Amino acid sequence: MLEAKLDQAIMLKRLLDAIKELVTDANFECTEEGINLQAMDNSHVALVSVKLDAVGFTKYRCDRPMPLGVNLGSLTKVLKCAKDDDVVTLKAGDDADVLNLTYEAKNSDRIAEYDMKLMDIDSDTLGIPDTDYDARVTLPAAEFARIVKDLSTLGESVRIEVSKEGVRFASDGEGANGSVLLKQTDAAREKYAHYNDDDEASGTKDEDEEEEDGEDGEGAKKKKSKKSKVKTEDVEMDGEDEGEEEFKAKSDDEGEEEQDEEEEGNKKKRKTAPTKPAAKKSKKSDDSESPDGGVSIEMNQHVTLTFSLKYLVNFAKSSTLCNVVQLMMSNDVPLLVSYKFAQGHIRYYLAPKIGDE
Amino acid sequence: MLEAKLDQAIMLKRLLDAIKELVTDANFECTEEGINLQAMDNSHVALVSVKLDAVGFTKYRCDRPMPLGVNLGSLTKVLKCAKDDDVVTLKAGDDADVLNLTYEAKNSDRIAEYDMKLMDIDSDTLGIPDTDYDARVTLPAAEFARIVKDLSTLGESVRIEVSKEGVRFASDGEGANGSVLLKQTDAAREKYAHYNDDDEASGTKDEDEEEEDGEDGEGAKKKKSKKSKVKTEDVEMDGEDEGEEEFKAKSDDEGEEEQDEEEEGNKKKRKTAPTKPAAKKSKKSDDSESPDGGVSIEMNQHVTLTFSLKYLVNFAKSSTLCNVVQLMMSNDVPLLVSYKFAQGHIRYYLAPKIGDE
DNA sequence: TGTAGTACAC
DNA sequence: GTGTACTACA
Repeated sequence: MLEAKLDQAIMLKRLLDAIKELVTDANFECTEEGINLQAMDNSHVALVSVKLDAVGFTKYRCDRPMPLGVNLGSLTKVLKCAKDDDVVTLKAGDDADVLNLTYEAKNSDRIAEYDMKLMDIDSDTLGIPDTDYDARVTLPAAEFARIVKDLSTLGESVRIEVSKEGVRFASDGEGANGSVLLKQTDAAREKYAHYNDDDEASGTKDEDEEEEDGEDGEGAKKKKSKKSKVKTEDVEMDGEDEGEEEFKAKSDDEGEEEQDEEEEGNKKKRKTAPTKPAAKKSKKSDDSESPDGGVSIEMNQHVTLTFSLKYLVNFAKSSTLCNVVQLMMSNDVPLLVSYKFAQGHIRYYLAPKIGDE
Repeated sequence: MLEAKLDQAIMLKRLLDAIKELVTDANFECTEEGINLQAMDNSHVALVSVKLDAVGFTKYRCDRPMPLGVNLGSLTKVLKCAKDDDVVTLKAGDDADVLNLTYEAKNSDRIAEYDMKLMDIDSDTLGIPDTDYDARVTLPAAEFARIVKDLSTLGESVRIEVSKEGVRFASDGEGANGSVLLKQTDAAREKYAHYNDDDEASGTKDEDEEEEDGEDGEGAKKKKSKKSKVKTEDVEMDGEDEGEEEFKAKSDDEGEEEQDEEEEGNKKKRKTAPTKPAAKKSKKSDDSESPDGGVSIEMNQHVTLTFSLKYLVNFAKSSTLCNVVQLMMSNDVPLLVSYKFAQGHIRYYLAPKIGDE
């Protein structure tokens, strides 16, 4: 039996707007810890991973793990019937074939109830192992959205170059070439210094700061690159990056997220107390104090990757969920685009284009 | 080498919005004095003429005359990538085949750079000789836009009648006929009394004022019509007004604008000092002090002309550039619709419909 | 916010 | 095949 109560329906609405064009059907994997969703996009090029923490709900109860196979179109329709600030309760009985949604007005003089049919979805849960990234760029979500949208009018793909000074997005098109350089700002570095402290997979903040303050060149960077990477989940890549079926299915049905918590020993160290309560606090404050923040860059190595703009534009729809986005990159590894919000996070993975495809 | 810096990207954006539907490709003729653009609309019925004064730029340098063949669609795309208050710098090397546009955020932590491919465009620069118009109507641009948009829902064309009392726009359509009369107001007459003082082609203000104050009838007007017309550039008309190829190409590649400055002796006199500095000042003040102005009419002769509404609606897009528009008319001569703004002006010419075509 | 394209239903 | 409705883009 699942029962999850959420204070603001708009959060769910935005979440669905953010993924429904990418994915049509997906399993909401409900466990004691919360709700996870993971799915390849329809053309199997990108991967979406959503996590809603149990603690993010006003009330959360899930007796035993249950996957809820949801058609996202249907859910979107049903959610449209909720007012933005309605209190939403999701309910599903064990082995039920419907998800029950209850919308309660704040003054509770209106109660709407919907039963949405569930479906069986093959859940070849995809493996998203931890990854240490060579570069992490933290920037205003609106800025990112604007840039990829702008460049998508010129060309098909964008080359993202991360260096000390900043991050450059460049696209070559028929009629024009475009390039946007975002310079790192000290204000942004400070603001986002502890942005990832509460992550299961946090970056190596202290080391990064040292590195970037010192003026070591590319050579020095490369030496370090193996020992102080920016860590997060990563995806397994196929050998060939042909733009289709980039991710491998994995038989393991759980632990994609939580296993990270245990993998502390891999090439990185935590900066501060990684306990959940403290972390939540710091995240909250970061989220709210980002009015027009600049760009912050943590990196071990110069990274240059090329991606399909179409997908990035789609990812940027999550700007409604959070006004900060993080891009994690390593050469020849899928880009991770991550948005955090009060209840959890949404992450997109996109394999880079190789050569001039 | 061209280098032109503009403080607000939005000005260029609006300018392109104002002409891109009319013209697909055009030469930006860059000279020491500024940038001029002149082009027939795609169906060769209307003519657009844009002037950007060198002094209107924050920084302007153009070593030698160079025509930049621009696809306005591409330029529009590229300009869309600029934020409204970005500082824009246009650069083009001698014989370069690209125009470089740099957008700098006011706080300059974002720098975007675009290279737009240029093209060779046959620049049969069109002859726009001076013309003395029989009537000049000055009115709020929004008013004009509203009227032509309203009437365009009823019929194809509009009959514009200028008389002492005011200007009438009338359209006959299938289901309904419409007619809008704007009466001249004294306040507007005063307000726009010096609106054209800085033009290379200014009107004959003193005489006009006298005429309209006196109550001479049509007969008296006609006698005067040859000696005190409202002067501006005009276009050479083809003999036949068949709605196609209304304007004649001219081999002369320059002097369409500046030659006017020298033609002081032709049937008109200037009211006040026509020197540039003074002129700029008076224009600026006029531009700013037009909050909801009325209609001002200067005329020597009753004028009635019929035009295609489709084009006028298009011209009215320039309302974003200036909130005052001037209509210059003489019987059987193309209408001139003129918008002035801080950096220069945009003028549209449209041949009248003859008979009931 | 308005429009244009697409998808579905009749 | 046409109409309407919804969705995505400008």
